[in-house]
This record gives sequence, structure tokens and C-alpha cells, in this order.
Amino acid sequence: MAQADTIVVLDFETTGLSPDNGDRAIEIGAVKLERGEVVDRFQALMNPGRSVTAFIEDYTGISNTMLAEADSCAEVMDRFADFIQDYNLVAHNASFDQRFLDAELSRISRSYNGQFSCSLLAARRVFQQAPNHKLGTLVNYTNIPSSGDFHRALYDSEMTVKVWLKILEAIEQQYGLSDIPFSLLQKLNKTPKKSIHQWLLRQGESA
DNA sequence: TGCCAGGCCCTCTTTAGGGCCTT
Repeated sequence: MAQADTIVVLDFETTGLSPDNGDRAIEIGAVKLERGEVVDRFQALMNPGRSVTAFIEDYTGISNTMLAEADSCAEVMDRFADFIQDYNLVAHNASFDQRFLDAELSRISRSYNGQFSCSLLAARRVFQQAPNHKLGTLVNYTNIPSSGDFHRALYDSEMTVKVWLKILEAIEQQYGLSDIPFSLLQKLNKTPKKSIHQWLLRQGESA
């Protein structure tokens, strides 16, 4: 398998786009991978202490009634901090999920030492021919079977796992890399798209 | 009152603007 490290792939559903504007997490889903195999999962709704808009209810299928019955963000995020420990983390458009993870953990004075890598940035480099790089499009593009239940945290995490493994598989097949370390995938995120082919060739030669 | 994200990436670029992604 192409992934050497244990990682946690995660996805937040939220009240909006920006924790700096007061938006909160309403659901977290995550999948733990060891050498490319799913070994654990985490899913929980959380009550942000206020109503979500009709747009968010419609977009996620998560209703205010469901959230009213859920544990608080503080309780859920405390359990989630235990779940992720210090594993490295992957998300689709990771900067978004990282902002919410940081904001919610900061509220309960918890932290983590894992680092993020982004499946969106990786897919833009590895799957340059895809029509676009939305999670759902990449699922179709890479022929991953899907029930289409996007915009729930665990489902999107599971789909992100499958896209992530397709990215690793493509790198492995095209460049002869195996047991790809997380650090290389972080560098991949920052390597200019224009030169990604040459860069990956060099990684394959020096591996 | 009125406003409301941020980072990446391309290009008709760098003294900037706009589309893509995430909810």
C-alpha cells in the first residue's frame, strides 16, 4: 500500500464558512487509516447552541431538531481530540477543516500535534484532467461507487479516504513510489502545479 | 448601520482581480 503513515481523514459540517465570523461546527466525521486500511471511525453531531439556517439544514440534511438533541460542541470535540491524538490529518480543502478544528479545540483548551495534508490540493496536481476538483466530481472521475449522500461528515470522510487512496495509487503507478511518507504528501501540496510531473519523477528516482 | 472567509492558482500579474473549493 502506498501510504506508510497512520492518518485520520476528517470532515466538518458547520453553520457557515468562517469560525472568525462566529460559525461553529455541527458535525464531525473521521476515518482512521493504518497503511491504507480503515481501522476506526468517529461520527457525532454537536449542538452549537444556536439555530442553523434553512440553507444549512437543506445543504446537510442536519436539522435544528437533530442538533437540539446532540451533545454540546465542547463534549464532542473533547472526545474527538482523544480520537485524533497526534496523528497526521487529511481533509478535502484542509484549510477549511483546520480552521474549524483549531477554533473548536481552542474553545476547550485542547490541542493536537498532527499536521494537515489536503486532498483537494493533491487532486489538483495529480488529477489535472478532472472536470473540477469538488469531492463529488473526484469520486465520479475516479470511478468510486457512491450512494450520493454527500454533505454528511462521515460520508464525506469515507469518500475523501477513497479519493486519497486513488491519488496515492496514481502516484505509485505513474512514478514508481511506494510507502509514500506523509511529509512527501505535504510537499506535494506546496509544489507548483506546473512542475509537479518533473517533481514527482525526481521523487521516484531518488526513492 | 452594514458588513460578512481564506488560501490557492491562473492571468489580460506582482501597484490585481477573479474563479475554485470548503459550509
